[in-house]
Amino acid sequence: MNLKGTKFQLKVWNYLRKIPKGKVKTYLEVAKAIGKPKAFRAVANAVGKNPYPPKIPCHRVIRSNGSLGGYSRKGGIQQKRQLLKSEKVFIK
DNA sequence: GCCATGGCTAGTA
DNA sequence: GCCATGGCTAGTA
Repeated sequence: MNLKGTKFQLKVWNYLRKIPKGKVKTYLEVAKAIGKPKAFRAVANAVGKNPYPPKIPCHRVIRSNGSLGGYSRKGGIQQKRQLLKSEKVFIK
């Protein structure tokens, strides 16, 4: 798989690949995990540019308050919900 | 370089 | 308010 992007984006996407099926992380958790705890906003941007969804599971990132957050890929938010549902994750 | 733009967050009101 | 991007303007050379 040939990922192309900035250093930052690659860090984010690589981290996404480590989130196992059936689990979710928040944008803030991802930010912390890549060593940039205050870059949660930028993380959201990078996640949104995921080139290979759902192979790279950007759908497993949700908001800190437990709500879904967004999904700018094909199918939109419904698709995100559906993907999570198929992994037995239920979001409010 | 500057500025707007986001799949957001924590903390106030 | 946080912060990485991308587009676009000045303004220099």
